[in-house]
Amino acid sequence: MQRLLSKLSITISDAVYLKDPETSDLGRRILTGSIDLLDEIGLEQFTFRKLGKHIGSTEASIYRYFENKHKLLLYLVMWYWGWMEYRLVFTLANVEAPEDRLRRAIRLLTEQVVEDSSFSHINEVKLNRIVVAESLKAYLTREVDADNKDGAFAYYKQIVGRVTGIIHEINPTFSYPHMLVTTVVEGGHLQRHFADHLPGLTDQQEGQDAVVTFFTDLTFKTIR
Amino acid sequence: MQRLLSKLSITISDAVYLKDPETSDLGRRILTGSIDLLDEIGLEQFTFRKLGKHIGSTEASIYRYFENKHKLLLYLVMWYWGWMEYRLVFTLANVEAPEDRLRRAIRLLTEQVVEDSSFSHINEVKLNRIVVAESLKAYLTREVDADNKDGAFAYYKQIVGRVTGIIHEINPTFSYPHMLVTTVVEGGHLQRHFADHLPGLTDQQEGQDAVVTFFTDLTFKTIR
DNA sequence: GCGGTATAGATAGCAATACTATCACAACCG
DNA sequence: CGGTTGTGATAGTATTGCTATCTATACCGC
Repeated sequence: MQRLLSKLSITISDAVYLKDPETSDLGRRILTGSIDLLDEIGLEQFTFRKLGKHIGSTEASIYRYFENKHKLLLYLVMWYWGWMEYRLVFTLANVEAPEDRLRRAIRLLTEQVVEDSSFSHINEVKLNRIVVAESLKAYLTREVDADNKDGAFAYYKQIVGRVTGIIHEINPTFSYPHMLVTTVVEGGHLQRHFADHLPGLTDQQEGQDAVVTFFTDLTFKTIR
Repeated sequence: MQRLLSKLSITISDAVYLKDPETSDLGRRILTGSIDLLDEIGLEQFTFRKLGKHIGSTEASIYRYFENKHKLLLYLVMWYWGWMEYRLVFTLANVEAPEDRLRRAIRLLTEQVVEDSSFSHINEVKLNRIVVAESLKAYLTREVDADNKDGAFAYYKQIVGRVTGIIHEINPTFSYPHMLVTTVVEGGHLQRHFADHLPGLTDQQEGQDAVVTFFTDLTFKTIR
């Protein structure tokens, strides 16, 4: 898997950047550095000036790659879901029974990323934390419709499409597969956030991963 | 219900404001005006300067009531959940069967607010839209822990507590009631947002309210 | 090696945002 | 009538968000 993934390339809609950050050293430093910094200080405190300082470059240079921090966030989130789609495909490869496929998909989508596959300049562990904490802010703005037209949510939609397909195999009469999948994905993120900050709103047992268990159980019961 | 509600008073933790906006004419104009303006332009574009202009006052005067727009948002969200808790209590009054109680609670929490009860200067229809579109941003910041200590999520937690109580009555062995309730509440908001902006991620039928149906069904199946 | 082009660093600047401070005025309160 | 409180008016500072200009460098084709 490491081997295969090391060859992957995730295509990001060119509407979210001004200059493709994958094509230059500075661009890649912007990606790596923004992931570090976003993970460290959060989107609200994050500025291009700070990022410039962090990677030993300047604000103006970063603006040559991204219009603003919102677009940069879109880039990272889109990359994340592109990466997730690869992982999903590998996770489901050669697994025949739709129940097994669904179980694996839910685990992949709701568990925490704990290992950096280090095949690229992107740290996936940090990026996963960023997606949990910030990605909803990319959906909840006045620009959603424009960003959507720009294809910023393409990978996300494709993942949702893949999983709804499995659900359809298991129960073709179930009426709300899209709602279920997005509820599981975003609910999973939210529960991880609550577990860290508002534990009174979750049910965390020690040891086992309650989030994965809960959403797996919820999904199978709901589609019956 | 209108009558009873007209007498309600929702207590907001004094940590979220500098001066209680309910105690003055300007304060109430700030609340009414901020709801109008947030609904109109969204949190990102919203500034105290614009709000000042909108209500015929000044930036400096508004800063006497709220430290910043984040605190103002916390105030509004807290008020919303305080109001919701009243509604929940009335909705469940004299309803005995826990299944009925749960069904009513889920409907209340996931349906859209369509009527302004107009017992106060707060427009609940607009406030509901603001909560759907912006409230997660109040949870997803680096200040969550501090805000939580300040009691900003007290009503929210109490509502979650009431509904988990009902679930416990129905099935005392169910292990994840908090997760389920928060997933339903926030999932409901998200689905409403998706329905408006990313319809490919939902399953909207014409006519009936798919969101309420979906989450009601999901809940009852999950707790069995 | 030479001239052209692309890239990035350095610097400056401007408008908007996020706040704070000061002062003056009016209301109201005892 | 004098003191307090609340608000408006104005100004000012620091930071943010973003653009423009200039220079140095590297590399690319010839």
